[in-house]
Amino acid sequence: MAYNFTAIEKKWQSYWLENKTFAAIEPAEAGNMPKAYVLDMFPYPSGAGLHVGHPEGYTATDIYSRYLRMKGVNVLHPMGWDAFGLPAEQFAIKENVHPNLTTKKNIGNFRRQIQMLGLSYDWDREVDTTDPGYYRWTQWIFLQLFNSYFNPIEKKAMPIAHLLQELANDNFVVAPDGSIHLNPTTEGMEAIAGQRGIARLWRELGPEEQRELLDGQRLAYMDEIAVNWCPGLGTVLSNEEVIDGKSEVGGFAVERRPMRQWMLRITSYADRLIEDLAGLQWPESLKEMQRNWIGRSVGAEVDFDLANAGDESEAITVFTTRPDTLYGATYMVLSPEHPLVDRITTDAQKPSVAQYRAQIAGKSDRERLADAKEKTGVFTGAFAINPVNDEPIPVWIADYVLMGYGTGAIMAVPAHDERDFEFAIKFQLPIRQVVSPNPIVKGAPANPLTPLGRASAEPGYAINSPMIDGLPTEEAKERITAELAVEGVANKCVKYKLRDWLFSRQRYWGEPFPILLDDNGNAHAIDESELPLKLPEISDFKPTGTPQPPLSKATDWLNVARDDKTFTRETNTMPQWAGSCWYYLRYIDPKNSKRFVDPVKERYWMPVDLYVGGVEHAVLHLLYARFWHKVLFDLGHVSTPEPFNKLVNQGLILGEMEYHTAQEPPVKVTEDQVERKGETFALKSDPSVRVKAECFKMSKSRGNVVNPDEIVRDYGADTFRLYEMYLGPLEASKPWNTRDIVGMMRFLNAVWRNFVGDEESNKVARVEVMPVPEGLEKQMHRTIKKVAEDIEGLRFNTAIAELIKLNNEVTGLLAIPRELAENFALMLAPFAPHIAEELWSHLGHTKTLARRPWPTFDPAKLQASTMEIPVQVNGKLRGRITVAADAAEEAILAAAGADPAVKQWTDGKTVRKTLYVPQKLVNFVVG
RNA sequence: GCCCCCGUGGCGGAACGGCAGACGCUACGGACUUAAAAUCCGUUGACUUAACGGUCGUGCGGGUUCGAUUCCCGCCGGGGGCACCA
Repeated sequence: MAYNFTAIEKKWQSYWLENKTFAAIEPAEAGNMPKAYVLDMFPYPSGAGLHVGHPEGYTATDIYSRYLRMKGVNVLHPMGWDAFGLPAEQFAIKENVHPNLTTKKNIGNFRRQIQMLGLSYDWDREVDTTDPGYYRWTQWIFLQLFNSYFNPIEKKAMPIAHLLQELANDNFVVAPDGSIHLNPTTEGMEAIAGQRGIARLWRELGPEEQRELLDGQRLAYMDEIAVNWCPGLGTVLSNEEVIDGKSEVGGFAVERRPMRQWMLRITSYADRLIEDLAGLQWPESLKEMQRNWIGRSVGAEVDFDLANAGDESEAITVFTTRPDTLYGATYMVLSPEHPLVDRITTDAQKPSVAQYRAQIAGKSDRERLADAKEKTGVFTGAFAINPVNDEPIPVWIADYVLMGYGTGAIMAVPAHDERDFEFAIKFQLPIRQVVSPNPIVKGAPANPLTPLGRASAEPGYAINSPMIDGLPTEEAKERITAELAVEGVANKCVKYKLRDWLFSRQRYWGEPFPILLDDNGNAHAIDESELPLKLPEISDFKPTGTPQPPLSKATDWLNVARDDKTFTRETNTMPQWAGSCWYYLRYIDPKNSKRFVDPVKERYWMPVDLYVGGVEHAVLHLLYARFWHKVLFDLGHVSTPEPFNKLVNQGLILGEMEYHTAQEPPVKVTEDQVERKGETFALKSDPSVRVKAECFKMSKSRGNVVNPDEIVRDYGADTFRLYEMYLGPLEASKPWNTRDIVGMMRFLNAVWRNFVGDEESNKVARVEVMPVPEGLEKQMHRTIKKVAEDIEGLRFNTAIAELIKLNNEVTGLLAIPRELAENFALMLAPFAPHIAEELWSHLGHTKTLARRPWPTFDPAKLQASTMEIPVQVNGKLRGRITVAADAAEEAILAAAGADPAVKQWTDGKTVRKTLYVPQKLVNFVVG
């Protein structure tokens, strides 16, 4: 071992901690230093410890942060723990230890592992989402949500008190569906009428209606909805946590059941969450995932009156993105859960409808999707009137229509919708083509009806549609919607796939809601001064096996008397995402006991300039956090509409490449038993046996997990950091290969020998004050330029290659110019900080290099006195010439033409064209 | 099915439309060593040639260009996301 990395790394890690080397400078003291907020996605401190995937992102942001500090930037680079959550609770139940204890222990282990990597965090800013001093503010933000509503005119969150005032002043009116609207003056009340009645003023409502209206407008509200209930885990789960009808954790059965749960009104922000993506420097694919998740579609709601309704005219409202195909609607489908089903089903159809609904009821959404191969459904016996041609069409129910999207009812256009087509074929319903791919010529006969063929869902030109014949799809949509709107049977509208966020869990290990429930189950916020509402220390935190959360067993915590009334505390807890929705704000001011973040500090540091983390949070954490941030922004608590300006997803580090034979059953073989045979691999011993090479995700069950502790013990943190960064581009997924680590180990050993010496042979490197020789000087300036550019572009693999190259050039020199040695140590520092600090101190410096200025390069020095120019003939390389760096174009062309290797290819031919790309190449086109 | 990304040596990967394979690993040869490890030096895309050299080569087929790994069109293969969303 040429250098003792264990001792060196320990020494500098202690130095950095003791001297608080990486403390961010508070805004008041920062003067006019530029700032950078460089953030990692904080980990969930699991019992398994750090995975090699964690250090990849952490090292990347660390290199970037260390570089920026050397460029004179005030850097905020913090780390913390997302420590509430199911795994800690599961473990606690299994081992019968309190989750508080296991969490503390796991955090300790994670902190140790992260510190052993020499990451330059400001440890005075560490946050822990399970600390009451932290979750006090998570609860406070929840209260902001609870005490706010979404103002539909301003399109932003505002205090609920403001709504009350607007209502009291008659500025808003209330539609029958409970939505609020700008007062259109008394005559216009009909315009915002719904199916039952017209809009009303606040004072026309009774006290209970008033309370319901207010509670129904809050951004955090309670609602009775069908949820994924998992008896085995004793909690509801989000759709993402359920796979094939079973819980992702533990594989317990999950059932649908209606429960009253806390919801957050994220759907109000759907438009802004889409619009504001445009200004963010995020991967395009990730923006696309968020857009898909929100799923905005523009279309129209159209009312279909029921035939034979006779007395009360009742209508079925459908949502469609293709109102231009109304003439092709030959039947309708309601979701089996649609409230109208009971009322419209004829007596004759009641048994089959009831049977079908029973069959559907037990299935989760996911099961319904899984069974989607074959269309199912039953006829209700009812008919509706197509408003464009007054044709009666049959009304069916089918599970391919979901109650949760649109209006839970569709008009079926089998000619132009694949699902409707399949359904129509199965139940022999008519199919009518109403869109043609080609414009129709005036006077030409109309296209015949298609018998049983499906046309296309693609836009085209309307046919068989008197109101809009010949119009291209976009125009046809506009026209028909406008015409029907005049008759009051259609209106343009926008729908989203995004659902409101189910925000409560029946778990112990989460933030308690700062909410009291009265005898009627209505929610009342506790006062801010009572925060934090601490999680009670109970000994029995196991799930109850019923929807009763474990906290309901905390009897002396549960009941509260206020103003002569008794209340019960909300016993659900918040989901794991709550704490991670705002942690980046707490880092800015982690010890503030008066506010969640000081506004002056917030304005200085926000937004986050670089956020690095895994793509698995694309539509969960990153969407939730943006939502909370926008609410806080609307309420004036933060200064930016978006939290994370630039975001990068680090790629997955896969397990080592595995080879196995292509036969059944596959037999594992090692790399050296294999050789390439044409396009594929084969066994060396038996070339007829084909071999497949694959890499897999690291997993315990596959046994290919790499433990960072062992790598650091065997090779050192600097080598580990270099290795992970050298693996390939940050964003790419790439396989781990322990064999390759020695390359980085050799590099650092060579650096040590070159700049310090070889302790075993008592050779001391001679670092002398002397001019840098010309060739070396050019490489040095090149390296300074390239490494800086590469760090700024997060291309660490090529930056390291350039450092290796410079070190290779130094190898074998009898004496090393001091200027080069110092520059090298500074440039190496972001990547391999421990050895760099050690080199720096060997060069006679007594303090850390963490804030020494980054070396500057001289563009003039990038040029040596001569340069080599490749010469092509007809685009093929035929020779090279060496010319003076300042040679004129004519001289270069003359030299190129005279080069013997080139002459061979041009002699006897006419040079038709001569191209010279300055400093780059010469190309003669001959013919 | 729809959307996005990617195909370069034995491996990981480099290359503003301008010398394909930087840099690292592996393998091979050599030096040092009693020996091994470590270290150092050299070779390492394929075919061809005694050699100088030549030909081919960035998944496949075409196009644009003096010149294409890079830009365009069409396939094939791999990965990821969404998926009865009306």
